[in-house]
Amino acid sequence: MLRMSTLFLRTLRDDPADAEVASHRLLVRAGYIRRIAAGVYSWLPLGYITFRNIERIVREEMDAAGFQEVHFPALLPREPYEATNRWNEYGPDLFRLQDRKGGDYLLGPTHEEMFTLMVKGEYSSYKDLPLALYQIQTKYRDETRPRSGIIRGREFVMKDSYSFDLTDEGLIESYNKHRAAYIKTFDRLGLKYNIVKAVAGAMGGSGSEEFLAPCETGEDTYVLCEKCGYAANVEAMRTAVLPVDSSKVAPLQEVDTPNTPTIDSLVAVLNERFGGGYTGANTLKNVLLIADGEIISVLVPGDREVDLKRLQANLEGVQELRLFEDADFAKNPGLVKGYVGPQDAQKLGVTVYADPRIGPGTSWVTGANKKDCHALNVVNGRDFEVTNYVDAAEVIKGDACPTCSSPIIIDRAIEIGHIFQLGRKYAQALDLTVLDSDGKSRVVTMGSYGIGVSRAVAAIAEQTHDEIGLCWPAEIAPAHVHIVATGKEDNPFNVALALGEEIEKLGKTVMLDDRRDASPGVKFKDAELIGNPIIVVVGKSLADGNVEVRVRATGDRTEVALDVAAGAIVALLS
RNA sequence: CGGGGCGUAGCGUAGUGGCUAGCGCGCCUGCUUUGGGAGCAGGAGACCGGAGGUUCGAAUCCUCUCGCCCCGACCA
Repeated sequence: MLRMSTLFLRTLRDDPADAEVASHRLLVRAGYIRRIAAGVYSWLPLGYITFRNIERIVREEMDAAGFQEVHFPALLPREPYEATNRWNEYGPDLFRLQDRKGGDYLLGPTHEEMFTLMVKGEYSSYKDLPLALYQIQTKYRDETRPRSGIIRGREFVMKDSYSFDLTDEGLIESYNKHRAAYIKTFDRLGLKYNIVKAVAGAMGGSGSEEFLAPCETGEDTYVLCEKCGYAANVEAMRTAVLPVDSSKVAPLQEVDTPNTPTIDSLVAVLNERFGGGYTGANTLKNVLLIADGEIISVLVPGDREVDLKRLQANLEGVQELRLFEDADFAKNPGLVKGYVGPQDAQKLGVTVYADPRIGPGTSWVTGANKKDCHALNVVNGRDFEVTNYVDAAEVIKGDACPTCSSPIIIDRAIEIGHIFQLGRKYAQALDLTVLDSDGKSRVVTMGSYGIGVSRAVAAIAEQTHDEIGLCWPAEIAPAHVHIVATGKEDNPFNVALALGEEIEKLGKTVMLDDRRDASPGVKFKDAELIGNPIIVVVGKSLADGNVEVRVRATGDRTEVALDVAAGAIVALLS
């Protein structure tokens, strides 16, 4: 039983000045966590109990799925990360340190290498596969900007697992097993979430989905179709390419359009000149960028911006991407700022990428590659060629769902889990092979799967809190029942203690506010701030042989006879 | 890394050149109080983030530096 008279806890009446988001604010105020450095937090007793509850649920579900737990050091040598080139690739996000002899070490940001090497060290036959291992470990990433308290820290706890299979089909099976285990886990954690198509990103690999917990303070933006259930990270959202019949479009015509370097100014001139009807959506925006040193042009409708994040995520193999600058225009006189069109791209040495909205046969108004001059009726396939289609335009609420064409909604969320079909990248780099039944050596294919355990504390807090405090699901809360004893006589305190013991015998955990010096108001405020699901008040109503039972989430209050209270409270929890 | 903001007691803050750095919460002692962050009285707690400088005099002005928060860039 957690007794508040001795519990190491000090709640704060005021919000901490350095906390903005609700989870951070409340976790600090309620005495769960304290900041140590930017993105680095300590867990106080209440916080650590909550953290361990989440960890326990994650572990139980991993074990139930048949995955085996191992544990690596957080402190790792350089060599394995050198072999996969991540010592370099990870860049400044990697916490690096040296030992007294000058040897390079790192604090593990993720452990693909170590798992791969561990399996390599023990197994060498196809008969040993499939295999899935996991660990729950503190990870370190020197984020450029840690933020939102515990949501994005530089030190955090993650459950990461890895599957090892001989075949691609086996990988898909392992992936689906993890997916199912994740669904069970997040359901038990009481999180609302969407499973969303993701881009594989720097990890490489093919299939990838994110588990996103919707909440305002989330850092990830995703789209959701409420009709058919399609969900995708904005970066991964696909746009359907619709072929258009362009045979009746008039031939390309160049027109003088002085002082129209922007879409708005162009539209105004067009409407003035041709009697209205033009909008930004009729124009073609040519955004010039430098991708790994080469000039590329990205075509989007004039009424949309290029979403650089989305573009980068969908441009395969491009490491460095930046916008064209004035200096670049100066070096390329054929490209006229404000009047660029795709018509002469090949001649000008520009590779043309187009958002799928710029489909074959579509007709546009765009720059004529001459100052103060635009071109009408510029048709894709007739007047210019697109090298590659790439989803690059910003996604806007109401855009058509790629599967059912209904309008999509856009929402923000915290990424709480990510599952990946990694493939053979790491196994290849570290030479993890097994002998197949035909005696030939084959490279193993891997999946990697993560759950942010410490982040889940914040995500649950974000989704469940209200104006007065935290409000945990029963399995997560520091205690199932929070008993408040009030009054100055001994009796309520003795009754509260006995009731607590009775509830514990029935298998539920109890926090008891047995502080003699705190006023009732303080105890009620603290109980509400701390957020255990059931609050029981032992005090005034004891005169009628009752205690008061409150449900934290709804505020419901009922008087219950003391002799049946324990049973009634336990029943409320199931 | 760019932009913005902020460092004064455990927490929240006032104090823009001049007495002993002020207040609220919290903490300690005593008395009273006990169903919604109690009252009275007394008390402890601050090298004003750090270094250097200007000045008769610096929390306050200047320079440098360290740290923190927010937006963006970045990020399995």
